[in-house]
Amino acid sequence: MNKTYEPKTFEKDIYAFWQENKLFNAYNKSDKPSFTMVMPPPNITGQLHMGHALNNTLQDILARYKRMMGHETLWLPGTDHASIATEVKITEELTANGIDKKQLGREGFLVKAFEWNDKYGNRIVEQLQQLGSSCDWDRKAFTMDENCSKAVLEAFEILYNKGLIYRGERMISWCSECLTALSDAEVEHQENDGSLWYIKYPLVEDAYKYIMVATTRPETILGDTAVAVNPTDKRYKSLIGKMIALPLTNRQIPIIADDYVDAKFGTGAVKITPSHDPNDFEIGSRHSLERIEVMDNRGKMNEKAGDYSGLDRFIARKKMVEDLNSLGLLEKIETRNNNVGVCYRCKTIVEPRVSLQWFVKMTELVKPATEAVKKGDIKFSPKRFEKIYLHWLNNIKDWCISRQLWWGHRIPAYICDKCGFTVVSKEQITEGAKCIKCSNGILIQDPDVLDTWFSSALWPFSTLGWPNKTADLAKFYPGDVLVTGYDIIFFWVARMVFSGLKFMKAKPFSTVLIHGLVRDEKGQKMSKSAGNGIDPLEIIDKYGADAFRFSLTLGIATGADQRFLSEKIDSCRNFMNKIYNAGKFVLVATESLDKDFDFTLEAHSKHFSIADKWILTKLAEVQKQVSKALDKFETGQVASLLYDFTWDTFCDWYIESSKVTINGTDIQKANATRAVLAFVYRQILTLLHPFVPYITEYIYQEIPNKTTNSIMTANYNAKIKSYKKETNNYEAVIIKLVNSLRQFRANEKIPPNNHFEVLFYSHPNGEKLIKEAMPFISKLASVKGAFSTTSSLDSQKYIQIVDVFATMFIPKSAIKNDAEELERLKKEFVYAQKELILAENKLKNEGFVAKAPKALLELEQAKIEKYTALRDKILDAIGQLEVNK
RNA sequence: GGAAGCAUAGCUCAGUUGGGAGAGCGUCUGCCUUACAAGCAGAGGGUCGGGGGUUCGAGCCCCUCUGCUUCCACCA
Repeated sequence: MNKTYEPKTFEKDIYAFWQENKLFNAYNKSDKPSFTMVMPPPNITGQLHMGHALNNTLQDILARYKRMMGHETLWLPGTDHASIATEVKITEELTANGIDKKQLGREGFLVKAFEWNDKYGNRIVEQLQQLGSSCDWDRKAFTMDENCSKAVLEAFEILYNKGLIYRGERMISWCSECLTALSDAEVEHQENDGSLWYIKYPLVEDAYKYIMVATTRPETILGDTAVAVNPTDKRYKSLIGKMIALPLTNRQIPIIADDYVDAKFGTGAVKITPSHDPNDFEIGSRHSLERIEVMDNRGKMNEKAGDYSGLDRFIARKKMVEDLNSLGLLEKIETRNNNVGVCYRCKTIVEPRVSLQWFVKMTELVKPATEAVKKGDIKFSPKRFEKIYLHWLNNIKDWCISRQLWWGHRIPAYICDKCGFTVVSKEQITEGAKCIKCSNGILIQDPDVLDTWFSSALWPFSTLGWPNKTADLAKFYPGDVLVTGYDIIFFWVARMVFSGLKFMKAKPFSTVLIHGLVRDEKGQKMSKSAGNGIDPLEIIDKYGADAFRFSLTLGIATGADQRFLSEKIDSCRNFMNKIYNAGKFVLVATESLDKDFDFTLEAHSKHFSIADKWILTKLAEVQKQVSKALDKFETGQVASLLYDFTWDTFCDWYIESSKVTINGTDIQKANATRAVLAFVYRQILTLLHPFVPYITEYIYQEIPNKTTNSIMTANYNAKIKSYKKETNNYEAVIIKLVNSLRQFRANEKIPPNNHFEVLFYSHPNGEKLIKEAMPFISKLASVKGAFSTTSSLDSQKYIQIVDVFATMFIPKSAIKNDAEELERLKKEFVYAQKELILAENKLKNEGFVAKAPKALLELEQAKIEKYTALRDKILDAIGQLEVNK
């Protein structure tokens, strides 16, 4: 072991040691119960960010815990081809290198894309390894690898044959930057400062008469094919059926009646543009209106836009408003906030557009997916996220799965160029094959690829070999826990659930563990554009992976967002240092022992000290609490529990106590303490290991009582005998009296190197105990303890500290003056008096006495006795002091 | 327009079956006590956002108000 904690010097080696010993691998032939998690696959464009770090730290904690609890644990890692995100990045890179994507062509582009994956796809894997992730890397999957691709084709074919995938012309959201259709989930909504333009639409029969229309999107006027009013609206009843001379065009459009229109909103008259608005599309369908598309796929006005053709949609808007104004048709402009949809990748405002796309029919798939959660087959933690999930599924529309991209799984549909006959086949059909229907045309594969989330939806079983019936599937499916952020419940979780239920006839996992976001110090979301991101790799480099992991979990409530604070990572690094130094102490304390020293507790139990028995009991308690909380996935609570136990209970109390017997003359007692010290420390390392794997393994390799090759296979829940009586005694006598003496010392400003004398007097029954406790009290309070047979010591020479269990006499020579002592006693008196009154009042309360549990009543009764005695003793002491004055 | 979350010490946050509020950091005091100054010991600091209710008893359950945050949503 190094002299100081330097994580950099050992973390890499430790990780290599784990991998060499295949400690992360899962075996499908094992008869141990399985525990399975699939990693949310990071994008191949990705660099490790705080979200990944948190997500994978939580998974690693569970994986290591379950492994140590004897489960055959599979944590299956992988990467996602991230169709749209990657294509955007590669295109950017190409453009930067002066290469035109179109000229490169589809084949050439795909070559570049796979090159990208070779180059960057593993970058994030290495970063996850630095974090300490104990994944089965031999099973690493990639959404575009052979098997996942096979699964995608299989799934597509099955759904198509069941009529659950169809192709049709629908209104979809179009990104004019990425040049592809998007699903509803891929559209984000942003609040924008917008305007509402009031425009006069003149009637054909009388140009001086008009109907007023309000719109947030004037540029779509050119695509209007009607104006709609509510059929019951008296203002407009007589106009229904009449024609309007559509401004800026020479077209005439009808005034129609539709219930959709709210007479109370705006002017009560709505322009209808079926090609550029989802609602208008619906109305248009109902009324068989013509659909005129006035924009191209890049968001520019097209040839149908007359004078405006070629202009960007927002420039056209400005110009058209000007033109309307000069025609006298613009009534007014109101400013108002409106929500616009933007592409989740590039934040470009999406354009609603009618186009021919592939869809997954959702109604049938949604049912079992909602049932599974409602029945409790799948549980969210925290539970409140179930509502979000269910709400989304209840309101879901068909899922647009085709993307006008090249990087991804190409849709396995072949369409005849003459008759449009469509063949869907998971087997590749040679391009140019004759159409079997019309035998005139040839079959051409649909050029589109699938939504990247289509392959992610299959992840829990495609990674295990589906559609083949593999041993992995048999052993590890269904999985157990899925750990993910609340931001991808829709994209991913819901789709995995219905896919699993459809294709595997079984849920993909039984628990969805949701975590929050890691925000910056001010609570802002970290983002590239805001430039407030913190690089996890820099943190690992500076503090080590363990401190970093611990800071991400310590005290964090499940599902809650957290801020990343530098003070916190500091304190976690300090904690690592504490663990490290405690290890050094254990090594020094046990280095003199023979090589064949028996470290089992049984060999030494006869010689355990009161402190030994106390710490063993405390360890047993903590061990129980840890497992209980981890089974409920409460990692934040477990981390703080272990933090407190290690630092406060073990280091500050037990290690200091252990010095008494270890440095004592009784060799059997010393060795008993050494055995307990080594045992408890080893179990602390074991309990901490899932959280801070590196440091615990590193020290485990050094300690004299290790039982396994690696801490990863150490016994997490060792059997420990509890000693209730000694534990109570240690706390009631040693801790209590030491605290009193320390307070006294601090109040009297007596420096620690002044080991003043203290005489302890206890009632006869307590003599034995006080004698046993005295060496510990003396050590912990830095005093010279001695036993007194009498309670009547000269108050001229001694001041007394009274406690229920014992009275402590301190020679006055040790302190400065009586006045301060009097103050101290008076304070104590006030406190005792207060406690007494509280307890008395409680027992006077009839309701309390009648209904409170017995234990509480006894507790209050005991308090009264205790504080009455204490009060009297203090009063006595004060009296004596005042007499002396 | 729906829904959810948060409000607890100067700061950041824990507090899961309702039984006298905790941690870390910061502040103040004293210490280089032979594992650790990235440390040890001690101290100060909170009518748990406001109001009402249920209960013998509420930070925790119910109602209401205020402030902040987030998600969902096709009102021109």
